[in-house]
Amino acid sequence: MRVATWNVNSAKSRLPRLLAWLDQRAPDVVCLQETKLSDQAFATTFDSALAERGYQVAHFGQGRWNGVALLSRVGLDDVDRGLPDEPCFPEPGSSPDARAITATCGGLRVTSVYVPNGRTPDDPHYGYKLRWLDALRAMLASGTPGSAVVAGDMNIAPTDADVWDPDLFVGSTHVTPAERAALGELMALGLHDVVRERWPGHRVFSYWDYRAGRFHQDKGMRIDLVLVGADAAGRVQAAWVDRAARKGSGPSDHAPVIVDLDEAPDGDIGPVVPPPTTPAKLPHLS
DNA sequence: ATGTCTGTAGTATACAGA
Repeated sequence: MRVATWNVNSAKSRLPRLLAWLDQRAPDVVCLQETKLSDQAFATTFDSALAERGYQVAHFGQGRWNGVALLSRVGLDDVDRGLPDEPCFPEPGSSPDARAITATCGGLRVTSVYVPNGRTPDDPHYGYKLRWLDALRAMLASGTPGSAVVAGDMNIAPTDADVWDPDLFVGSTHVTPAERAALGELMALGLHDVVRERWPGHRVFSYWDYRAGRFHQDKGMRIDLVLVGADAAGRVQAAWVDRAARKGSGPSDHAPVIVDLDEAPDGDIGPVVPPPTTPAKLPHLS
């Protein structure tokens, strides 16, 4: 089963690339972020094209900003939009952003997340980001973290190895100790950062600013993560960033992250087997 | 270091967010 996540930076403007990518990579479950469409506009634009490709769809949008979706051809059940007790920005008086959608797909509880950016550490949005991450942690803790898959734009670089120039980012959002601690609280539920586990010590980025030729120079950040609980962690066969999807004309500023899982035994996830320490055949990066 | 892209408002070009 192939699981993928992609911050498309507007599903409407990414329409041709998104459909071509689905045909090329054939993911079974897709987490999308920053669709920037209302539910109705997403349905109008995508429902028939996705149905033709065998996908069930759940979208949670608000129009201009944010917007997340799940596509699945291995079942899409028990959809939850948003988080319990989700914080809002700005408080008071606003309603929750469209930043999380959860469903059961192929026996896993999959959440597509678009974590708040935070802007700068002294901006009120930064506190909102930390509260939002805590609400995500609380939702996962109240469920069954072993079956969880959390995939999306975390807007956090887990370590300095996940930033092209750590010195330049000191004091900036995405790398502060409080953000990394909040990510650590998620991981403490038993989640695995499967791309980093597959590529320890490698230069692996998922986001490159449009400006200043950053992609061409591979000056990026790894902020799009696939975090999986124990059930899926023992089934990981490949985990990589689809850097090719960032190339050419009209790309998103994020690349997809793709994770391949062995099939679960019939009706039973089975005993958890730790991932092999020697990578098997893996796609070539760069 | 802030060079780009996106959507919106509104009709040309500005603004905000990332």
